[in-house]
Amino acid sequence: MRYSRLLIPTLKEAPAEAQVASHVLLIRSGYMRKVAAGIYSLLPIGLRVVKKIEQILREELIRSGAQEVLLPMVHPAELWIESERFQKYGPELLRLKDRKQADFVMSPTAEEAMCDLVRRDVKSYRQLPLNLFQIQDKFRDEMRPRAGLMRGREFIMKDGYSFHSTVEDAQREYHNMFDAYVRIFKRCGLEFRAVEADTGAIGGSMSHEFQVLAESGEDSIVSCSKCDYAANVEKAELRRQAPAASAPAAAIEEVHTPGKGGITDVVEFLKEPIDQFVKTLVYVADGKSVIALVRGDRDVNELKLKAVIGAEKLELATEKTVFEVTGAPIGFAGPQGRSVPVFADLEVAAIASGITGANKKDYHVRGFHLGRDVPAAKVVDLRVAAGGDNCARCDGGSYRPYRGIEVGHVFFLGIKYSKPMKCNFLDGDGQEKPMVMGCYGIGVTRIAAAAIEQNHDQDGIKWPMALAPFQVEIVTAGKEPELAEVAEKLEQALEQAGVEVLYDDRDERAGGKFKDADLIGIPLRVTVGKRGLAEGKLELKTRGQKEAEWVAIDAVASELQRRVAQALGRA
RNA sequence: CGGGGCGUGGCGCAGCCUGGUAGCGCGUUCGGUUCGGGACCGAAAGGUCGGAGGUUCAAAUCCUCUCGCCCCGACCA
Repeated sequence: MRYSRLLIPTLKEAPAEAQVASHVLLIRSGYMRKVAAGIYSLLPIGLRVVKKIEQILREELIRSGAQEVLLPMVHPAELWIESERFQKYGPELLRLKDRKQADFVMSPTAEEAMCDLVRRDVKSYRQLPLNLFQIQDKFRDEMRPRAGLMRGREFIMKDGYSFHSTVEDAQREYHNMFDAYVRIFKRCGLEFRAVEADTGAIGGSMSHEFQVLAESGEDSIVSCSKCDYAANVEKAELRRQAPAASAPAAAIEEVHTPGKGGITDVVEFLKEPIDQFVKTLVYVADGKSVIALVRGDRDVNELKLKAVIGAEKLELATEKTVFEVTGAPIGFAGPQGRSVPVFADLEVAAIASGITGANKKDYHVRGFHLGRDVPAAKVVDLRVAAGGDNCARCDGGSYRPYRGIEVGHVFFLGIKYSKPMKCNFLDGDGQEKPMVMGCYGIGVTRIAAAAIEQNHDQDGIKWPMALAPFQVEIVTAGKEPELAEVAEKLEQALEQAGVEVLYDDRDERAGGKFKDADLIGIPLRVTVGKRGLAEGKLELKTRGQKEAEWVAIDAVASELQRRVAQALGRA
């Protein structure tokens, strides 16, 4: 492919709107352009990357027994009303009306549409199992789209759904898909972890996220230093070792802390270690107020709290409710003497002489002791796991913290959707039953962004071979016709050998071509220059490596072919 | 949705506080010199200053409203 014929509008300066590396580079390097917030056009090389990713997904999923279909992007509202998600999904679901004022939605996911497809044509256990996937644009009207392709509103997602006659078979397929995902992300050249995850609004009982490790990731995960347990912090279990409750060390006494509501303010003001503070948070669970206590340096894991209470809905109390419960503004709450249920984290019980709010504006208390001052408190695991915590699954291991970008998610759904959608089949015993389902998603465009987050430097992108829009770039350094001649011959030889090659034939100075080549991030670069040509050699350089090598002209094509194959793991 | 910020040629920005009719760098076009890590010289094209209303002799600049975009937070198959 000739560079001069491609639209690759690179920019010398970073666009003002972009903050994270992948966003900056995708725009600077001419891969995409913004159309509206969270909505982008893919340019030629951007689309090539997406097609590469899609192809890997297709190959691995089909190899695993899944079949590709394509459902509509616009779904009739009836389907979403059937599953009750039309009401429950919230403003993220983009709703539209047609000319007859009938309701439709732009699909953010396709459980309903897929169930609808299957229930019409699949009636017997003999037709199961079935695993159907599609690669399609999705739309989610995010409150805050950000970071380019990482969290767009319109994005490309692979979503797959499997249908089974038994739970066991659905579980088998869950593991089958899990294995396929591992192969997929390995082939994409990504460093990732499969982590246990919360099932969220989609429901179900078993779930893993595939997280690409990157500092800029939105998710926090922990991974055991010793065993293979890894989990999203939303989900991560903690060792059930109740630290011994200590005896009270001091009498409770009020201290004046004018205007120091926030935990960091009080810590700074009182000059005590943060782990001697008790954070008191008021929540409303199914309409009733509760108090949750964690150490000052910890966070409440709301999922754990919800589970302990057995609540359907849980949210932080408003300022008004906090005042009703504590008699003080936010920032001065304490659990002592309150009439609502108190749930305390294990660590809070170990504090002998803590500091917490006095339930009085501008006052805290010292000498707080949970067992003495709030005897009715339930002591449970309530906090978010953090780096350094002991592993819940093995002895001696501890958690290492990572940031992750979620690129894939597998769910065991059970009959959450098949039941309300009446996606039933006739079993061998003559009984009609809802199908047991699994669902499996991969963010296609997000993979591109994640790959860049993991593979870039100051000069630009460093694509893994499998995702690069081209595998080799040829640059001529100079205008002599013999350089172009050699370059053209090499281009032909590589194309014949099945190597994807970009030939920069532009009438530009060598420096400019090199800069663009680094920016675009093609893994292998060949420079045709008169210095080397005089000796019958070409300069071969790997993106990201400092020194170049000189290879005899005749050997270059086969050498490149070999390296590409090697990088793709097919050597 | 709460908080903060920004909208000025294609891109990055200055000008705004203290109103006087728009400027810089990059890019683009033309001519010339250059030619292996974003060259130089000379010419040129290109802007309803996000939009609407208001104040004023006069508005990019002041006021009101509105739209868009970015960041932090809350939220999230």
